Amino acid sequence: MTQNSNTSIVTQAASLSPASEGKAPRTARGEKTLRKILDAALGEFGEKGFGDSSIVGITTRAKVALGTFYTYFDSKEAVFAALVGDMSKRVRDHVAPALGAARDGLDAERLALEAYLGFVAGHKEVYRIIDEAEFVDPAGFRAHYETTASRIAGRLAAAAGRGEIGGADDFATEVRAWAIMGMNVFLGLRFGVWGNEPPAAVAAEVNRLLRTGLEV
Amino acid sequence: MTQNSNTSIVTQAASLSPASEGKAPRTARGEKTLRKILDAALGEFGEKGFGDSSIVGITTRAKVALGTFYTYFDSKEAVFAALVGDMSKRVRDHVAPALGAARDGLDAERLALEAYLGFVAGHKEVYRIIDEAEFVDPAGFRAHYETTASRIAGRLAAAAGRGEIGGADDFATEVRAWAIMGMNVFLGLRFGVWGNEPPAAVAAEVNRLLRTGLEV
DNA sequence: ATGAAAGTTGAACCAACTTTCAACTTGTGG
DNA sequence: CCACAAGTTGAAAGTTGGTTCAACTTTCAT
Repeated sequence: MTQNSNTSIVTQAASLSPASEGKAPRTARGEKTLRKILDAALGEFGEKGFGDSSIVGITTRAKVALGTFYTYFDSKEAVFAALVGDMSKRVRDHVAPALGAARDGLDAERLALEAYLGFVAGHKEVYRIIDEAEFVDPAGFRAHYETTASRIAGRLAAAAGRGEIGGADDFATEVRAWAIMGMNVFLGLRFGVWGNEPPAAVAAEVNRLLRTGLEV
Repeated sequence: MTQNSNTSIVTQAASLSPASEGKAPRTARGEKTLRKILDAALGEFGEKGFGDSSIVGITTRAKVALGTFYTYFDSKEAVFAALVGDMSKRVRDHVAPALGAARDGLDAERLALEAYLGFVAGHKEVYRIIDEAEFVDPAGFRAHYETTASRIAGRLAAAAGRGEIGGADDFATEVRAWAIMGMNVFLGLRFGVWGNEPPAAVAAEVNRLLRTGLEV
């Protein structure tokens, strides 16, 4: 409702410090308050989900007055959107460094899944935020997954270029990327959020599937 | 809130006509009204999502009075839960028959994905209902995916028994099943809901991956 | 035909939130 | 040290939408 899908470049730049349009803090004090609100919002949304969360709930957790919220955000969905962008970035920032140790393209996928599973185990709120974004912030939701799929597709293309995996046209590569991403997300839910099986064991099993398939 | 995860057999039986506990219609007239409400609710939730949907919205679509809603359901989340069960069943009922033509275990997975993609293309509301169930009806959400994963695991075990695919212990089988399910769900979102690529092409590509993997 | 059970109606009630705003406090540059 | 911008406050207004209920209508078994 209070969303703005236009204003591309400006919004993009402003979202580096995640607050609503023209509401960025201008002093150190403001910066600190914004962080408190953002952290509180993550806690609130993570525990109750978007629907059962309230702005009073957020400001109470943040120990600031109700009105202060509106100094930094236009609405409930605006904080949520800011959080989606933030979590999306955090996941990437946690997975990316792990890829350095990869022996080859498929090993990178194993390490990516392993790192991802470790991350969600320690941050179960990711699912509450990113999954719920499908309804609260569709644009952010889509951006997150399209970005992620592109990264995977890029890695697959590189591996194909090195002759490690079978080549594929753009369509096949995109199918493979979305398949891998879907696997990862669901395995994260099952073995990271609901269960706590060792990431390495899950990732190893998946990697066998990815390398040689199931056929005998 | 008004959920009942106990009362197993009774609830199970009652949910054949999906209405809240002790609110099943007793005449043909009531049956018809319940159907109208259910259909209207699917339309409303499918278009607006749970949060932006209202009971007035549902009853208006159904062309019944506001109060009539409460003859059949205890609350907004109760209709939603009923819808989750219904959609879950519809998906299974659409996919199951397609498996009959399978030449082997992995061919069954290909046909399952193909049928699933076809279904979601024609019923894009499935994602709005089942995905949002993660927040509105967590028990229903979990039940849906655990049931689906079990079915896939069962097929894999059977295929392994016939020596078509490599054997695996329970853990590996569950990992494989959740991996396949996750792939399917995300491919459905990307190529069934957001795009409309031919199901057969997507399913064929995935099947190559499943059979022989990506390694050259 | 009739009366009791089932179903229908919508105005009214109410709880819960979001959002606004004018007064007040804090911090800082000149 | 002071003036002004930035930030904070919370009461109150305003809105929305879920839920209740007592009166009314329809159905159908006897």
